Amino acid sequence: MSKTLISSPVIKRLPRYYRFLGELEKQDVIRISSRELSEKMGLTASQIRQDLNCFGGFGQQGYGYNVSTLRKSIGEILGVDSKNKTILIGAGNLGKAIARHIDFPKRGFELIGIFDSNPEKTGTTISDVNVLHIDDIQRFCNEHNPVCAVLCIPREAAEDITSRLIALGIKGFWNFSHYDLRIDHDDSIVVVNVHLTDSLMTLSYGLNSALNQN
Amino acid sequence: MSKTLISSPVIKRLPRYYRFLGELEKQDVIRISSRELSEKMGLTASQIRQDLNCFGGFGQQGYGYNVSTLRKSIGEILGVDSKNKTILIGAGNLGKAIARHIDFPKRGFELIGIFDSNPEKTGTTISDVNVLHIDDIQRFCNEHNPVCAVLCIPREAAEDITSRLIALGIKGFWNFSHYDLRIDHDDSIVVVNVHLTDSLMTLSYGLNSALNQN
DNA sequence: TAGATTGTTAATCGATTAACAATC
DNA sequence: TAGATTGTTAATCGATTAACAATC
Repeated sequence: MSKTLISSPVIKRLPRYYRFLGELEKQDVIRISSRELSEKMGLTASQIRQDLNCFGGFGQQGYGYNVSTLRKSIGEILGVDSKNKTILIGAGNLGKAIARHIDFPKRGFELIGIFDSNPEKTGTTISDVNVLHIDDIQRFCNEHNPVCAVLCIPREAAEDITSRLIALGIKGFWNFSHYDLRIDHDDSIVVVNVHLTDSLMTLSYGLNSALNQN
Repeated sequence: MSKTLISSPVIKRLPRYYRFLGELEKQDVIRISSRELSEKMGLTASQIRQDLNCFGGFGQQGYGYNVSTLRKSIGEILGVDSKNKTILIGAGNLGKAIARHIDFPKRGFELIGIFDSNPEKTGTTISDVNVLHIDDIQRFCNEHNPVCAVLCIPREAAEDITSRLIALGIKGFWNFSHYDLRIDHDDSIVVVNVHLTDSLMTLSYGLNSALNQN
């Protein structure tokens, strides 16, 4: 399968397109031009056309883009119809909230197990997913072959757990631990680091700049 | 106060520097050169020197950077010692987890109130912060003058709440709602959108690309 | 057809990297 | 001092924007 590599700024914008097109679809908008969409989204029409053309010609000259067709196409590109089997590690505050709050199936994931090192949590259920002890993870992975893991564990545990999970066949990591997961020299492993704390600190910077502006 | 505007890629890297320098400090590393740090962080020495020099000359020729001095300086730039009064709106799964999981004081924030529209939640406490009814927010803001708000509310509520909060003097928004908060034409308001779902979808894209690579 | 709007090439802008003189 | 490494300028690279011919 020869595909041109898409740049990361483009990929990061795709979910946003998907979201805005979903809104438009809800409002029964049938067609939209790159210019109209650019005004709604606060970017340039040029950029939208460039971005979309990375994946093919979704539009039609003189007409624009069909909202629901385009949304569907972007959804396919993002793989929202996949059912990537996913496990979540760490049933603390954040882990529980992610398990409950995120609509995994809608984004191409299927949450099939939650793991924690605290035996007291074992046996419970979080949004209908069983919480198992971390020691069961090898057996579980051999049996169910998950491809993706959500890491909601402390920094100290992250490095160790990650290498175990890679050995067990995990290919994708959604990392919330306060640790920079980096897998060099292996294109088959994909990592998205979230770093809520970093995000909060950029807000701190901006807020202090804004407050001290005058 | 004349300050050159720092570009957003630089600002987004600052918390990461801060984190790595913290690790080094823990390991009792006294000094580090831009080259050594670049290897640890997976970026170029040039970039590190460029980034740091946006804020002043923290290094010393022939020596490098003093780890703990540099960390402290970056912390000051990021405003980690501020005590920006902050409220959190929406005591659902995510709101509760954020309130419990994030160490606000360590990042320059002080969480002073949590608000929810559900009367059943009113009167409870989440990590020692009172949960109040959303109708109390005006009184509360007038009394305590918070400057920052964390939004953990559904998309439908976001737009309305935001404009109310702006009217009540909120200057910074950490937005977790599935809605793109954009404040145009007002530099005094700062927004950081988190969009966990978008993040998950970029993982979906990467994962599907990786899995279909061969 | 004429008008609108895309797809795509070319120009610009900004961010990253390289190079090196200054200096500890 | 000599060696190391910064601060900073210049070169490169990539991403965004502008322009316009193609075409619905």
